[in-house]
Amino acid sequence: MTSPAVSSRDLPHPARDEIRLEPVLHALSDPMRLAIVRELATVGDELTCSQFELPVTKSTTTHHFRVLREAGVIRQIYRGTAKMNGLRKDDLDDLFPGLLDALLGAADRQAVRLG
Amino acid sequence: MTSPAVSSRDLPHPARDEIRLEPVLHALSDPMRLAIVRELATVGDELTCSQFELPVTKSTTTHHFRVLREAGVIRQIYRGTAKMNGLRKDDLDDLFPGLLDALLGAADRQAVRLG
DNA sequence: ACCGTAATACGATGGCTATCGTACGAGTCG
DNA sequence: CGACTCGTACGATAGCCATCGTATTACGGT
Repeated sequence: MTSPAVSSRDLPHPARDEIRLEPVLHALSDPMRLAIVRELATVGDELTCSQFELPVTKSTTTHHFRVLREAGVIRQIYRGTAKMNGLRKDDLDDLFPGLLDALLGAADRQAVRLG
Repeated sequence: MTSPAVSSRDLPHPARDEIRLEPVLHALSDPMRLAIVRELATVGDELTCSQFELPVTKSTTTHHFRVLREAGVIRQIYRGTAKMNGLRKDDLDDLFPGLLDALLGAADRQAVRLG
């Protein structure tokens, strides 16, 4: 199941111990979603969906954020009027120590390598 | 039919600098293929396809090995009569330092956690 | 040469998924 | 209220993919 809904506009997230490695890897295997996660990691803070410049429509963007959320990679919270997206770094680091950093490092390295 | 075979039986592998992170993650996001890679890592040596006990048919096994090979995760070589499968740990470590170990560690940790 | 084993190729199929367009709901600001 | 923005929901579509069964090829032993 998912975390309890406090507000009427809460979105379903997997609890920490419900996060599985395979869905996480699948979520990150899409270039668009990997770009989102990299952006979140470099900013180190929460961002709204519209702050990302992705070459896809809003519908597709929503889809990608949902995949990331359901895999447990990001957290989506309504903070006042805006919907903020943040990396679940604490949970991921607890479950899979060093994995997120290794993945981000690998992505950075590849970005440099490919120019 | 593909390009002319130098030997009668050699398989196409991506060169080291052709390996991309996304296909690697996609390859490892399948439970069957992750199990294969984990087995290869624990054995630390090359294995034939038939040495794996997977709950799928031979056709499907061949498919999974091909996905892993084309992503650059494993190397498949005909050594005499047997077809040996080995992890491309050297190439992966060079391209993405620490990633493979982090992934294997995460998989181990999840296996322990789920019993 | 013949047989058995190992692995691939090919074709089929059902399911997943990335993408889009349009329509809708929630919230802000005039 | 009305208009505008942001994000979601739904339906559709095309492509990919995990799986299977069967036929076929490659090689070693008898």
